[in-house]
Amino acid sequence: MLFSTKAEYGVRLMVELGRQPGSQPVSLGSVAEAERLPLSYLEHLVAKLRKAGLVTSTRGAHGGYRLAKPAAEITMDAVVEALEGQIAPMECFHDTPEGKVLCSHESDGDQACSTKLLWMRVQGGVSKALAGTTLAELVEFSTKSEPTRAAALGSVA
Amino acid sequence: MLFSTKAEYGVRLMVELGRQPGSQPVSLGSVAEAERLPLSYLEHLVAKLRKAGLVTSTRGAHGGYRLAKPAAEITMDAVVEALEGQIAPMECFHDTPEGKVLCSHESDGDQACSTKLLWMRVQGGVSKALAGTTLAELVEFSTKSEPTRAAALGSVA
DNA sequence: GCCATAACCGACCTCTTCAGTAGGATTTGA
DNA sequence: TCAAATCCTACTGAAGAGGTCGGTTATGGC
Repeated sequence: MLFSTKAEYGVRLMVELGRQPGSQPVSLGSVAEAERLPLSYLEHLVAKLRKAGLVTSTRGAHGGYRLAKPAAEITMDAVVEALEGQIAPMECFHDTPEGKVLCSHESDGDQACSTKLLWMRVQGGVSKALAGTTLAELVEFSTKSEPTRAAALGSVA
Repeated sequence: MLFSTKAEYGVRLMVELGRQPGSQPVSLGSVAEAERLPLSYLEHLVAKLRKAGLVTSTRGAHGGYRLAKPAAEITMDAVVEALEGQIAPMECFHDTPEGKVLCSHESDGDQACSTKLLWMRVQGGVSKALAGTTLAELVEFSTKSEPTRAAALGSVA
């Protein structure tokens, strides 16, 4: 598997928040019930999302979470990265300060890294998919009727 | 990380085999030395590649491994899948007999799977990158000079 | 026929991550 | 003051990663 349930649960949580219309916060308990996910595990995940600045929280009674930005401005690369950590195809890929990607195998001597071309392409494909999908899209997709969804998926494959 | 070192080591092993010109088999020991990888671990990986029909082996003295097909006919989706298992973004994705992809969360009731659109796009991006890269490309890439490699990578990003 | 060299096979081991659980502390509206 | 909520830390069982080790089988060369 490329990703763990952290990404799965976390994205579902975000969609659930995005579904709510008003500005009042929604409690984790209600999200856990709606998605049938363990509340205490969701607490860990939402903490990551909060630290990444994707959701805001209000404590105390009638508190809960809401999106920190409009759903249309939240791209899934930020969400998945907050939940899963750095998205790189391979351990040897590091983020340099300039935002580029290096392969640590290249430093040792004359040998070229024979896998770099491959992982760069994979990285590009994943990044494009994640950065090109907004939370608003997922919210809209999940509320549509089945035939409409099937049509949307057809254009992907 | 999207993939483990199984994919990394395995791909390097395949490239090493692809580099050899002749039809005589190359021993795992020489590959391990060239790539500085543990021989006994490579044995496990090459077993997966052999079972997937990507390499053939000859036993005994002066034995070893060679590619089962020309490098240009080996695409990296087969290699990575042999090493890492089914490439799916998420646990809930299954391969159906028709070769399609289903989300197991959809079966339970009325609720649409809010993450399906996202994972389909990710899946598509990864598949495209893996299936669109041949072993021959990696072999050629790894033997070129540094400026040529940089130019090739530039067109990816 | 022996022997070095290889592929093959399975068991084991340590470490880290995953997927939670548990228990509490803190904040806040009613 | 109470209940409802976030917040925080620690713990746990299971699984996988990344090997290691020992032994078995096959084969070419002397």
